Amino acid sequence: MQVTLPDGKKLETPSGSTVLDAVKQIGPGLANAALAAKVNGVPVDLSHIVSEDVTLEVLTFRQAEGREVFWHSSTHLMAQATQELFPEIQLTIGPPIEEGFYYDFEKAEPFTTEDLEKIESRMAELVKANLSVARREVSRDEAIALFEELNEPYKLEMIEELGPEETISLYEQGDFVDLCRGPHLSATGKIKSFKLLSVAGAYWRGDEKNKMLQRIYGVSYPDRKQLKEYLGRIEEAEKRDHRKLGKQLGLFMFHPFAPASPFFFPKGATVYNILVDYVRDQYKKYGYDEVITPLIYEAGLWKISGHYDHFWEEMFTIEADEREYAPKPMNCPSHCVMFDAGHHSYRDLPVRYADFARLHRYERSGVTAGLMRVRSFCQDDAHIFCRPDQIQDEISGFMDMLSRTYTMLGFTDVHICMSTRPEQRAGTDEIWDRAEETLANALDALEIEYKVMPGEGAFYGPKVDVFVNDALRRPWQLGTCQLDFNLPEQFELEYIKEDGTSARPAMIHRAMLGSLERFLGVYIEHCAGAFPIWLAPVQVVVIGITDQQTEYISQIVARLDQAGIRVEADTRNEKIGYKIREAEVQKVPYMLVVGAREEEASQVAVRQRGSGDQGTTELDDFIRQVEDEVSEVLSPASA
RNA sequence: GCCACGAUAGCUCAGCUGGUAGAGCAAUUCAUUCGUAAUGAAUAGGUCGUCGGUUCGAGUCCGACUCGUGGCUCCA
Repeated sequence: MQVTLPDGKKLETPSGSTVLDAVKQIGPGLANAALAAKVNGVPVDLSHIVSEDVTLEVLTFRQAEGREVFWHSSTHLMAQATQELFPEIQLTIGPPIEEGFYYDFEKAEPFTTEDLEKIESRMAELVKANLSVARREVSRDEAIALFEELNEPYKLEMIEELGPEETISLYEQGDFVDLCRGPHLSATGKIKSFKLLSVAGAYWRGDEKNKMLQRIYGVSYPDRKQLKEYLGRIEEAEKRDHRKLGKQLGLFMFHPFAPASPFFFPKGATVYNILVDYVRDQYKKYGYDEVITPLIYEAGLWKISGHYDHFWEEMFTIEADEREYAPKPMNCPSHCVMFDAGHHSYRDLPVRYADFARLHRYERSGVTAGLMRVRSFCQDDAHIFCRPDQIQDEISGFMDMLSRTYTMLGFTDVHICMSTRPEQRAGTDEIWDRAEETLANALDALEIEYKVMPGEGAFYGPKVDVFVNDALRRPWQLGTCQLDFNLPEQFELEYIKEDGTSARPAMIHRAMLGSLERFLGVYIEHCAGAFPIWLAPVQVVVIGITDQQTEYISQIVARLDQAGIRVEADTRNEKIGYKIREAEVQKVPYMLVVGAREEEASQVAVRQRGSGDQGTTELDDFIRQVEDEVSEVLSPASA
């Protein structure tokens, strides 16, 4: 038989030989590294028998699919060890994840740290025993009988959900048997290095109405070195934690009197305001108009907008004058009220209302996280009211602003999702059909790649969300663009058409950075607290060598200040090394070191963050250099 | 909200099986006037998250609460 490899090379193999036999023909090194393979594009075990001419792709730990197999087998190994130690538990699911694996067990008592250690050592024994892993295909009745006998109700539930056309396969290693599609490693001995990381409660099928299961997370690698590398990566990522850096750099704090609501210190507020200034600048270019709106509204508004029916549980509420009020969780109703206050000709559209109002959402305790998910925040929010024929231009205008900005910020790992109608929603299916189709068309026209997330849309409309990862590679939604035909309907918004009749405008909710709080959290982790010069709360610190330079330093500070550079002086009675260290730790982009020599020559010695002494220069030249660096980022020549 | 874990000086943390709290850094004062990532000494600083219980005695054990951290469909 003929086996075709990805590079087009062809092998001749005797009939009845396995995938592994074929891989051995390619080379012993590859045969050793092989974890599984793809035959005609379908992932299979190495023991899979080849009975016709096929294409073959070997999967090792280098391929994502190879790692999946490795981690999937690792979680089986963990399940086997766990079941041996705790025979009373029941198996549910155990998939590989982006980095590692987990398994959910039903168990009355949660696992303890000691339990994890026991499971780890049992796993090590099973690795040493090098049990071979065997696939067995069975009939539905056989599978049901087996898992009934084993008392595995979750497995029975899963078998019942499998379609009649699907092959039911079991994987066995020693006394352990699990329902699994596979493929798997050929033996437990390949899992050389692993670590169980944490235990967590997790609901069956992720639904909190279901029973809570006990989840164990772990990682594993073919060798010890890669595990060490992984643990090192996690440690590095923890150093970038925005909560840690926020404290170290004096940017923000939290207090139990305002749970999950950040307080920004002057340095944090400086960064925050520079971001707002940047967005305002973009608004000038892209034709937005800023408005200022109330924070607290009577319940009547929320009844019209639909928040009362769909969102009330997640809002803070206030009783006053024997009436119900709530601080706003979103700006859209405010803007609808403003749009509705006057007549609009088709000529006036689009109307683009931008608003930096503070928003409040009652996020359930347990879901808040640093700056990433807070109860008090503001967005670079705006609502566009436009004619149906303007929708596509408006969306592409926004996406243009967004992609330029993200490029400027250095976000490279960005992914985009389109979320469609949720179960709980306002508006008719007709309206939703139209909104989803228009949004998809706009994205397709821009040739933007995106993933569809069914059921994840806002209650008033479908949305496109832009995600960026934090230091631990967890994705967070920043930008968003939501098309909405519902709120204009609810608020009965109108504009006058050319022919004098009235029509309903479409509404686009959009935010580029999203919540500024969350954006800052992600961005701090992105730059590890070392803000680029345009955003640094302190751009320059002037450091004196002795107190003889204090007078000269105050002249320097005055000139930098005049040039609009954010500057601080450090004239404390400390050694130069100490003051430099502090400025480096605070991640100030530039230090100007000034001693008797510089004062004599009316110069400054420039030190750059991270790269050390840059030599002496005239102050005016330095000021020009900083100004150039800032404008280079904010208005790149290519734009 | 649910599961697990945590909370000790401004910060980072130590404090074994219950016997009345400790370090480094920061702060303050003094000395030092120094050339590119930590000068030295002295001083001051804590209702051990809050409330309650067990005990002769609680930072330590138990319970409740508050706040925080990780997790709660990347589907056999």
